[in-house]
This record gives sequence, structure tokens and C-alpha cells, in this order.
Amino acid sequence: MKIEVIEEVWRELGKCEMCGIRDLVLFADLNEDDFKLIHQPIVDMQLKPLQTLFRTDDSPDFVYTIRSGLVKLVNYSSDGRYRIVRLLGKGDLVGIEVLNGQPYAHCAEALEPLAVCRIPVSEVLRINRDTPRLHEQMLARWQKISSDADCWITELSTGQARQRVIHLLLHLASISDSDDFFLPSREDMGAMLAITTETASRMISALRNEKVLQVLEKNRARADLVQMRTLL
Amino acid sequence: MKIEVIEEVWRELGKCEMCGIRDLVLFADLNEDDFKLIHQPIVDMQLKPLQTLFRTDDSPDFVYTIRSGLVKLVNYSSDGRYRIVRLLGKGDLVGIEVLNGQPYAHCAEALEPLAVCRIPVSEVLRINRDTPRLHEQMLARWQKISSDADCWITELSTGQARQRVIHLLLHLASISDSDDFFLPSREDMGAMLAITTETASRMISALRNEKVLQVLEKNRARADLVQMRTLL
DNA sequence: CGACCGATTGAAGGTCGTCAAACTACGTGG
DNA sequence: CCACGTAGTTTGACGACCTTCAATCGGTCG
Repeated sequence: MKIEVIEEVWRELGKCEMCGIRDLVLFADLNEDDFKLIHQPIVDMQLKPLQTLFRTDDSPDFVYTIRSGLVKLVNYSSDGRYRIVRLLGKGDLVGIEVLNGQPYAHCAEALEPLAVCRIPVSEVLRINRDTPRLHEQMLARWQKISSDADCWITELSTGQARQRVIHLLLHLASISDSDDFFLPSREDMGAMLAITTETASRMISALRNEKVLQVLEKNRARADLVQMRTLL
Repeated sequence: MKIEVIEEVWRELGKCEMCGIRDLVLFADLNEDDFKLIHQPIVDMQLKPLQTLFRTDDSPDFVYTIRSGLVKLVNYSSDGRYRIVRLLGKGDLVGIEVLNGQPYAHCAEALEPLAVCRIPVSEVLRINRDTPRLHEQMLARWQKISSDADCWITELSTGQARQRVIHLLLHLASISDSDDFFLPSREDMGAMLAITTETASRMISALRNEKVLQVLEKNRARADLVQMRTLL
């Protein structure tokens, strides 16, 4: 559990209106006038794997939209062990709970090289007060979080270790936009699936022996998805 | 997995403004004028244990506010097994996802004798469009669902069977408003904790032998909460 | 080169699932 | 009234699966 300081690489973002993933983000439905409500800057940040966006006790002043990369939300439980409760990817909004006046509910760490837009909470609240065009997006985002959580419970926390690993790999492949996909460290797989790192490792080895999974460079893999689904 | 027809006992509800749990419910922040927006009736229903509020494929026309009792949200997975992904109690809103135009995401069944208010979706949507005083409640409710889900993942789906059972009992005790609390069938405990009914039964037996748990009449129990917490 | 970290593999033991039987509570029908 | 059937709970025995502990391997970085 390394603690590293965030090296922030700032770059003033021209305009949200020009955003390449405009249709995916929280501000998708805003019009030109709405954007005039933004006074404080929305800044672009790049993070390297292991760096944190925020921790539970950080001052809840920003939310983050993911432009590219993968983020894990981690819950450190009272007895020391930790559990990854969610994965967020392109277009997702990290830290949404602070928009309700809550503290950050998790620790958010980059898994892959990460590009995010850092949005001041005050700006979202202002826009949300002055135009109705955020409401639907907000509700849709909460909805997605909730259905992802259901999936996490039914697919990733139920059944035998082997099935959980396969479900996880299928999920990772489905949210990847390239042919290969992100393969977490065995420790992280364990924290997602509530199994040990050794068990995770054994399952990955087995799938490799069975030729349904190829491990590429560090943290990347490719899989025969069709055949893998038959193994469930 | 019994399928029973809902016996509905209807009673025209005087006014939401007179509601005994007014401060807990979705409409908590509405004022007198807002209530004039309601045209279709909100009706009071009583259900017996095992009866269902709705199933996944029901037409998504109503949401339900729980006045008293306990509801389980069930997810039937592709491979036949089922998993309980959430418990809802007094003041909770069942079926909230349909307000976003989605189908029901779960099957909702009564665990205890249940009293709910059945609210037409169309009314909530109208109020939500014409007044901002529902927005905050809606967001707060989604937020609670999400943090409950986190808790479900970290406490009820992680660790050894014994700890999971203890966490569940502590949770049930905490949401009960009397001294004793609801004790699920062993099968339901299994579906909540991703363990078998036999294991659930063994854990309950053990806790009884250790004198930290007393099983009362059917589906009720009392526990020494302080001592039980030390067993984690 | 050596230290270190993560991944892998092995062996041993514990926990939990599976199968089966006995027990309890409850309601029905003889 | 009692015998009986049903459904849920409990308990036991056994085996599979997973964790634990430990050793090894491979790659990276100083």
C-alpha cells in the first residue's frame, strides 16, 4: 500500500465544448449558455499507475471525469484488509458522492496511465442549480453505479474462484476499447474477488495452460472470449 | 421460490401531508402547492411475507415507499442460483430505477409483514419536472443505495462465513426499531452472504451455543450486540 | 551484481460445500 | 385425537476447494 505524491501535469483545457469524449461525460447535455456558468477552471491531469486521485479524508472539492485509463475505488476495512469495490473507466465520474455534500467514500487510485478532467465541485453545484440539463445525467450515473454494484455482487463475489476470475476477465475485456485488455496485479484481483493473491495466480496460470488466455506485456492480456464463456 | 399472487388491501390514503413517517420519505421536502401536482392516487398496500412487490419483467409503472417491514431485492442469475443484493426497510424507496426509464432491476419480495405506499411513476416524474424539491431527495437516495452496496460488498461478501453472519446480524439489529430483530431463513442468509444454507445454519447454531444469540419465535432473534462485535 | 518485488508453484491444513439423515413445527386428513 | 406429510432446520461425515506458509523464479532498479 504505497503512498505516493501526485505529480500533476497541468494543461489548461481549451473548452469543454471541444472535448473528444463530449458525448460520454457529465456535461454532455449542456448548451453554450450553460458553459458560461463555469468560472473556475476545469483542468486536465495525467496520473501514472499507483498514484491516487483522492483518499477518503481528502477535502471533497473536486470530481473527476476519466478521459482514458482505469481507476479502482478501494475500501480499507476496519480489520486491515482492503477490498476493491468498483472499477471506473472512460467517461465515468469519480467521486460523485461529494456532489451530495458527502466526504469521499473511497480511495481512488489509477491502475493504468490515467487522463482525467478535474472539475471543481462548486461549478457542478452552480450549474446544477441554474439549469436542469445536468439532472438526467446525474441520475443516469447513479443508476449505473448501482447496477454495476449489483453485478459486482452477483458475478464477482459469488461462486467459485475460477468463475469469479473468468467473470472479471470478461468484464475487463468488455470495457476495453482495444483487442487486448487490462490484467490487474494478482493482489488487486484478489481484492476485487475476495480471494487470495495465490489463488488468483493459480487461476490465471490454469487459464494460460488451457490456452484461453495469453498474458502479454505487464498488465495486459488477450483472451478467447467465446471459449472462456463456455468455461463458466 | 414460490410464486404467489399479491393480495392487495387498498385503503385510500388521506393525505401524504399527514403521513406518520413524512420526514423519512421521498416527498419529505414538498410543500402544500407541490402536493397539488398529484392527480393519480397514492395507495396504501399491505403484503404478507413471500409476496412480491414486483418482478423484473413487470411493467415499471410504480415505485413503493416502505412504511413498515422489510423487503429483499433478488437477482436471479443465468445459472439458476439466486442472490439477494439488498435489503430495504422503513422509509426506503423500492424500484427507484424505473424513475430513470429503466425496467425493474430486481425482484422485490416481502420478508416481514409489509406496509407500503404505491406511487405512480407518472406522478413522481411530473413533480420532479415542476419543482426542484425532489431532486435532493432523489440524489440522497441513490447515494444511500450506493453506500449500502459498498457495505454489502465489503462486509457481507468478504471474509469467513462466521464473520459474514455476524456482520449480517449486526446490520439487521441496527435497522430494527425494536429490541429484537428479523432473522432470515437460512436459505435467505445464504443468498445474502454467498454461503450455503447448511453453513448459515451451523453458524447460527454456534452463536446460540456461545450464548450471544437467542432465537425467539419464527424469524425473530435477540443478540448481545456488544459481545458479538468482539467476535469479529 | 545483488536486492527487491511480484508472480508462480508446492505442500499441508482448515473451511466450506455436498450429500444424507434426523429432527422440529405445522397443517391436513383419516 | 393422532397419524402422516411437508418444509425448513439441524447435525454428521466426507471430500473439494481455498487459504496459509514457504520456497522458487523472473524481472527491474539501484
